[in-house]
Amino acid sequence: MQKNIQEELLALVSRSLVKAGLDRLAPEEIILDFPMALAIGSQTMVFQPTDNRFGDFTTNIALKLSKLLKRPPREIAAELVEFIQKEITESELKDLISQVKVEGAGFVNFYLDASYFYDQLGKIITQGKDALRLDAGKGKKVLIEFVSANPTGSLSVAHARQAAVGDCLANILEFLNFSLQREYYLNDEGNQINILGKSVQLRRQELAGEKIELPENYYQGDYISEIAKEADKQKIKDAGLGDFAADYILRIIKQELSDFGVNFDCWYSQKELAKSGKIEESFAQLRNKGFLYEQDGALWFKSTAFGDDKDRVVIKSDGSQTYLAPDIAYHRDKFNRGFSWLINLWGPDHHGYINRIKASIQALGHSPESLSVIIVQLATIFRNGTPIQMSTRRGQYITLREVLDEVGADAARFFFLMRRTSSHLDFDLEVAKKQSAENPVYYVQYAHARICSILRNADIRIKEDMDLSVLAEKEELSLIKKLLEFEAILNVCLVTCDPYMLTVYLQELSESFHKFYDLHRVLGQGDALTCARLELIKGVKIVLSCGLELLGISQPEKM
RNA sequence: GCGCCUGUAGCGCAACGGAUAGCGCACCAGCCUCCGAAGCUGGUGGUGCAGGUUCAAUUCCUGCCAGGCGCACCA
Repeated sequence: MQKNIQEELLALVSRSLVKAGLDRLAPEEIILDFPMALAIGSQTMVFQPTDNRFGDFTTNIALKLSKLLKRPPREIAAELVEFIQKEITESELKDLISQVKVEGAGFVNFYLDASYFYDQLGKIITQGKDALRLDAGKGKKVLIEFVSANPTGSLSVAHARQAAVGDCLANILEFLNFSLQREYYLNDEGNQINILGKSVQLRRQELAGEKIELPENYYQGDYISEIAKEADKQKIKDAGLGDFAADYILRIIKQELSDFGVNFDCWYSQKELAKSGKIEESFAQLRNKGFLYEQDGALWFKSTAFGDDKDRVVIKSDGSQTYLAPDIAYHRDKFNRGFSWLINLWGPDHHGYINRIKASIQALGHSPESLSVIIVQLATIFRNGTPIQMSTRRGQYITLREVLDEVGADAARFFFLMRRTSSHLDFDLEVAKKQSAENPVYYVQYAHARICSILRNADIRIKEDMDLSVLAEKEELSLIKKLLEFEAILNVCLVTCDPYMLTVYLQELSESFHKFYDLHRVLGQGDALTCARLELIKGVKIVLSCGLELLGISQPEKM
């Protein structure tokens, strides 16, 4: 809703520039033809100022034109503003805009009429969450693949962060009307599974009383012995131990994810992929296009044709495949299943992998933009300010399970999401457990619970003809304006492929509500005002609850 | 050596290239006979260094310094 008015203002400013004769001297890229005028370089021309003392929208075009026209920006702005005012009186924005002023260094600031905000609030209250939806996706088919950890042990906190980010991003995209599928690529055969099987075999021999020596690259954790016991009970043969252990661990992983609130639509098996012949099909296709060649007894993919540093081996000189081989086939298959946008969440150790996989999809005829790879940086777990050292190999690492047991799914999800995905994250278990202001999860949930409490205590009936315009206090208006930012925030999440901005927004919205609450009573203010304030906090509840739901966090009515 | 991420207040973090750089913790001083004090108000305190682009740089570019991670015919 805000976006529309922003676009209308942009068009209006563009028309005014033309009429003022100020457009001709501008360079090609800022000729103010509407779609082009959206941005100069990467900058938006009409935007919301950070401080609403400078209006609800502002344009910096006079500053931009200053040099080209060799005139002071305020002078240009003053000239322009006359044309803008004339345009406004002739447009549909007439009743929405109360003032247009030149301020500061030469900004032209637009002040919206309060009736606009009351109307928008009214829409949220009557339509609920539907008023917050934007049809950004238009049903586009998206496949988001994340976690995809090898089934060789419990999920670590690195996987946990990926799970939180991936699931939340998926929620947001679904809300924005993308047709989306969540997928987990299951590495259920190959080297790691063989090693897993051998690790279990050795532990079984140990249980039988033999003396064993566990090689360094074998899985060491206690859970291996547990699996060995179980395998013994079920009389599994040595050759089947790898698959048995992988199945056993996969069940644990599924349970961990489900307890974390993350559910996948599809578990894509590498074993099945290998059996299907799709790897050979993708080789054939690459070979036809001239992107495969043999050298030193190995088969190479010519990834340098698409900007990779060096070509990559797909079949080793010993005849076995590298990991890249099934992965090329896997991504080809994603497109073949009808998805037009692929999102992959990978750990930072995979970032060197982006170029070669993008090369492969290009070699197979897809645009590199149709794959978005999001690198999810690691999280360091702290306890009382001290980092906990981890070693995956020795099976000494903090697991998702431990974090869940200790701080719960709500706090864990929020903490994993509250920093930019591309940034390292410090996660202090003790802070996440605290039920205090230090803990932002409770700050947001508390705002929700507080609203519910007021609504429970309210004993008056909302009248049909109630009038929101009695909400004229500063805190009331800024709370309404905050509510209306929600859509723009979801749009930011979409563009950045990062849900973290939503956590920041919900904290700001909660702050705005707590400030309002502290200064103004809702109940017992006379029918007109109390009704309007009840409607206002209902609006806040709708947005808070929608935001928390997208994060995958509960919305408690009492706490 | 190459690549990715990060340097903002004592600590953890915000700020589409915009107007007086915000918030939490900690520290100091206040606010509940009144809808939930898990809250609110005030105070102290800051952009790693050097250039460049711009009317405007925490933001973009280059170099340097510091920290984290990754660089296989492993997966």
